[in-house]
Amino acid sequence: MKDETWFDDMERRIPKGEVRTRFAPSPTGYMHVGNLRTALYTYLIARRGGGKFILRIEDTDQGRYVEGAEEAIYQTLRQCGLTHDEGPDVGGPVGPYVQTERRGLYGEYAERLIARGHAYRCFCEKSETEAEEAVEGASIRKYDGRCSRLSAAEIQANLDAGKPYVIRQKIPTEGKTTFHDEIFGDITVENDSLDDQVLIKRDGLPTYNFANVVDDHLMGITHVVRGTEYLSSAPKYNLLYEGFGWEIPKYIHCSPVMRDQHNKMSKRHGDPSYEDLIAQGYVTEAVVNYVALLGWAPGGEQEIFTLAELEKAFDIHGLSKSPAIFDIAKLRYFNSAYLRAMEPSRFVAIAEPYIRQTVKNPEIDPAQVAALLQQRCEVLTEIPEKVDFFDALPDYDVALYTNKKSKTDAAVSLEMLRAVRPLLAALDDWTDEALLAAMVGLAERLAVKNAKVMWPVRISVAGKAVTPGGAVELCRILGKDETLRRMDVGIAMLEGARS
RNA sequence: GGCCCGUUGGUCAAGUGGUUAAGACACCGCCCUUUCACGGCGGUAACAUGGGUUCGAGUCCCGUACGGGUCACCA
Repeated sequence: MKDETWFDDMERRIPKGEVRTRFAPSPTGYMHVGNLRTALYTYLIARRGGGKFILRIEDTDQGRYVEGAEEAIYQTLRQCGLTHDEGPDVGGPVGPYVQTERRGLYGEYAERLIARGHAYRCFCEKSETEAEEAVEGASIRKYDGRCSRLSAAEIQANLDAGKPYVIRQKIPTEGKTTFHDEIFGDITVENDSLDDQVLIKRDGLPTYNFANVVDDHLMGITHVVRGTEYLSSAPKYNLLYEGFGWEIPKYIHCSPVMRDQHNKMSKRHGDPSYEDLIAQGYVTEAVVNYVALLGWAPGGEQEIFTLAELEKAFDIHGLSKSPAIFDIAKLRYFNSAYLRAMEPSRFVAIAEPYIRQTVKNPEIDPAQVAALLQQRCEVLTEIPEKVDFFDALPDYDVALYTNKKSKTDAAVSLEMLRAVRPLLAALDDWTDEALLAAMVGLAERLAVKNAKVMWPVRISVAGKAVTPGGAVELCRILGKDETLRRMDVGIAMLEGARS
């Protein structure tokens, strides 16, 4: 039988005992955060076990195929560092890795199941299959299994008449089925509650339920990782494995990522995909790190993990049974932590485009601005408005010169600016050290707190209360001419305010 | 509605019969500081609920409530 050769062949190609996991998305849209997390966990289980991570494209629903979705999957996986060992693009010993390219296979396996008495042809029209029954507003449908009782002669007659059919799984009408999940433990259901699900559709393509089982087996998958939406189908998969006489893999059903208490993250609600998050100024490492912790708890207190560290630390026992709500505030925290810890040169490289969005002046060195920003930036997209004043002094209110903490007001500010301006004008050396010495020296001579001179200087050169650096750094970056010019503007403003 | 699963602070969560019920984010306060931030210190805040079992229950059992999933020729 074809199966034996396939299986023997596969066994020869796959090392005994190798951990093999698969991420099996359908190309129906973008990669949402829940998908990414499933891919991550699947990848980590493979790496942790020293095994193989496989990518399989499940495109048996021709109607839902979305152009470009496949490319988005590759790109997201690549950017996140979740490199697959086998897949449509890299090949492997048990390909092809796209289900529509395997279409010839499924029919044969379905036939085999029929021969073993675990499936049957169903010639019913779509509409007849739904024995609808209203139960207090809700409807329950279950196929009545009438075609499973067809005689051989009736089946042959239908076949001869060229009647189209689907192939259904034959579920025992009595007894119970128990399956084991690594997170949820043993779950038992009455077989009677299970529907004779369709295995092969009228178009000849397999349903997810069937293709999944066949492919997982043929590809030697040892750990099946998927969302809890498949938990209630798991008994049917078990029956399928048993029908074939195949070994049942380990099941790991992951709870969903929620947008709030009641809803899963979804494109419909405008929840961000991986790409959206990147566009919103988050860095990949932070997203991956945060997502890993959404529904999984590492043993110790450590929270910041690189992918390589996750590969060592990941353990399915830390996976949570209940849904986790996506918290953008915590992602922000991770992002700021990653930005701060980043190699300065890399930060400059990724921050520069954002700086240049508002700072067009070629005199301003983006590297110097970035150096200031690195320790006080949560997401990259907040950079443009933080640094816009470097380009042009904004209109600002004289009230900014008033600061209760350093007991500075407009009058004090005017006095300080008038005193400090000539000192700065006399500087040959426009460095932090020289600038600081000039300002602190003045404060000392006047016997006032440093803040009394720093505050007005900073306000006058920036024109805003919150700036990414102190007076010294801002003056340095702006350059001598521009600094003095801005101080003059400030002095004029303060003089005007007094009269 | 049936079936399955879940429920520790606002959020992520540790906890596997005996703990003052961790930690992180967020929030608040103080310190540091030329602003903001960073950093440091401190604080508010939780075992859904009712019954059992037990010397003892967040941990085990049952009910209730609430929430999620599923009930497609979608995946």
